[in-house]
Amino acid sequence: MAIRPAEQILHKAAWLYYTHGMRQDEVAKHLDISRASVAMYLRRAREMGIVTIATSTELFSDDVLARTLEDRLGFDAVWIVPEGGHALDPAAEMPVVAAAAFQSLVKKGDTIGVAWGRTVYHIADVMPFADLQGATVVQLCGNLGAPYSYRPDQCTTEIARRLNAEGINFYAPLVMSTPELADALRREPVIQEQMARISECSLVLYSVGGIEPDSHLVKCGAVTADELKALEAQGARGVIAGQVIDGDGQWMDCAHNRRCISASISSIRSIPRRMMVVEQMEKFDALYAAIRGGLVSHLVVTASMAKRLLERFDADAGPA
Amino acid sequence: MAIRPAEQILHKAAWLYYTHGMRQDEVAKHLDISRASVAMYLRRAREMGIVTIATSTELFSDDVLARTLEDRLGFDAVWIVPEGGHALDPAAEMPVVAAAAFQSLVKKGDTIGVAWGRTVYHIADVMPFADLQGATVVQLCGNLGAPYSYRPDQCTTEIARRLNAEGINFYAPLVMSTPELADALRREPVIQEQMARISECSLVLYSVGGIEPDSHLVKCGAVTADELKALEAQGARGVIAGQVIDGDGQWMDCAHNRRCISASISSIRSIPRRMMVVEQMEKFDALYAAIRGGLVSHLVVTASMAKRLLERFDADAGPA
DNA sequence: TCGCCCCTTTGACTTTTGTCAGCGTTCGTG
DNA sequence: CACGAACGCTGACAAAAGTCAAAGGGGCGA
Repeated sequence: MAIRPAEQILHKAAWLYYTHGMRQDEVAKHLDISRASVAMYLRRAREMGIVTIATSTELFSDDVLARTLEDRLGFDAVWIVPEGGHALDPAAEMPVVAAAAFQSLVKKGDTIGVAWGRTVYHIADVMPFADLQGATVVQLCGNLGAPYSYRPDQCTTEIARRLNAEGINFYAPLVMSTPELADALRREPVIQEQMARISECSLVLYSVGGIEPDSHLVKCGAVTADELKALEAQGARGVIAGQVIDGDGQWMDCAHNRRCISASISSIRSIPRRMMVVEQMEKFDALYAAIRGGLVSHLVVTASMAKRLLERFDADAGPA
Repeated sequence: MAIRPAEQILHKAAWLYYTHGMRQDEVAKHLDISRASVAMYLRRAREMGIVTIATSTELFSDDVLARTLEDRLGFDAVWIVPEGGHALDPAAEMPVVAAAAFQSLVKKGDTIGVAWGRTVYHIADVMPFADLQGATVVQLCGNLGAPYSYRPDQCTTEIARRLNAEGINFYAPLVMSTPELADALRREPVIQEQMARISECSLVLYSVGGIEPDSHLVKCGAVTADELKALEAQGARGVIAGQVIDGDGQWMDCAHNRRCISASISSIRSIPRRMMVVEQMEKFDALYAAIRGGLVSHLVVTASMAKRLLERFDADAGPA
């Protein structure tokens, strides 16, 4: 756990420069090295998370739409990514906002659950480096056998790496061939341990999957397009950590779910802070189902998605 | 709670510059203002805590002495401020280390107790600005009637200001003229409320006072030098939030303590994280008493103080 | 021991950032 | 309605930081 001697000087340079506000040439003189070396050390210190630069995300959470959503739908916090006007590209901006918002919720010693998907992967990719030694990042669902670009273990590992935290991967396939095999595997001590870790999480970062034929779950080969269609007919509206949920955001007792090795929907629901990030408008129904199911306490969405959520909520609440 | 329009642009500039890594001229073009303005906004954003730059304090906690103290005396974390060599002035460095260490323990929504004294005041003075909206800083002890430079309410207020947190002051004198009056005041709802807030703290930042004749408590007029001498004869070894403690770090049933309006020693003891910062070697006995009394979980001291603590601990533990 | 390779460090150059006096605009006041 | 003060913004200059090719140095295998 001791700092490697090579890193000692990074810490010293960073401390003198950022905390004491010395100039690079003063730091250089102090440490008896050239100023160019100081500049290099400082860059490395930033890259390694020895120095953390965080910007307030108030710009996105302090917005009438965000406040209205919080009040009406009972979220703890909402971040709205603006669209149109001379705003930056919302598709590129959302993972950045999500990463910054996520970091503002995390502290040393936390245990954090992470699911998988394109969205989560994008967030991992822009996650600033931080110094969260003592934190743990836990993978929420089993892995996919087939090589696929957004693997669950990659998301976990990358986020853990960026935070300087410990990453705990889930050493099981996401989908087994039979429910019996899945049951047997769930009883394995290794899997039980993983589930216990998940129940210790104080924060989860995830997205919700849609059930359209070109959805994530189909593309990665976990289910066929036909199977998904059948599930939809049975009431499936979204995908959470590999499992399908119905319109009320409840776990469905279906063939697919019985074969899934993943954090249970109810265990996810009981994690205190549940940050959901949804990029695509196509996932509206899935998101709405997840919200109804109590799976979202912190939300990052586009302005248009936020508006649509509000409209739908009003429509549902109105007649009642 | 909405961002004032004037601050909106600070947030935007900070976001584009620090999170997106744009150059100042790019930010200027984007916001359609001059680059000089961008530079000015960025400075203000840093000063206001919209942007937070934090450096790891591992340099001070990752040290054999620190680790040994943690292991032997059971602290959760120890930071050692180096002395001698080509180190910076330890007297000036300690509050800086303490402030950085403190910030690494704090998160949005925390309730933080703060006591008073020269040390705490120095820490407040170098505390970096941060964006902890939703956090609360609670004053642990009553105020002093006489004007004095390190007033408890000043410490609370200044730390709250720097963190962008809410500051809750303790509207009572520290010492009453009679125990009866103190009792009556303690039963007041306002004071009860304050005590309730203190019991909600998840973190406390304080120092321990010595009982030498020129101690803090005497200088500010709370007790006379003679009274303190008498207390010492009765076993007093240190001062915590205005109250004297004995060599075992326990509250003493003495005239002074019965007249004090302050967080009880036992309520402080049950705060999960208790960060103590001690600058002067003269406070060794007081610190040792506080440690024995379970009042310290996180410690910031000089290398020589750390050595002396270890020696004393070994001496006490050895014969046993 | 020599030579090779790789990583660190440096000096010199370029780019970026900080600063400040002066200008313009706005808002409050007589 | 005119005046003055105050504040914010800008352009130009000075200072600081970033970058890169080349030199230095340490470890390891031959």
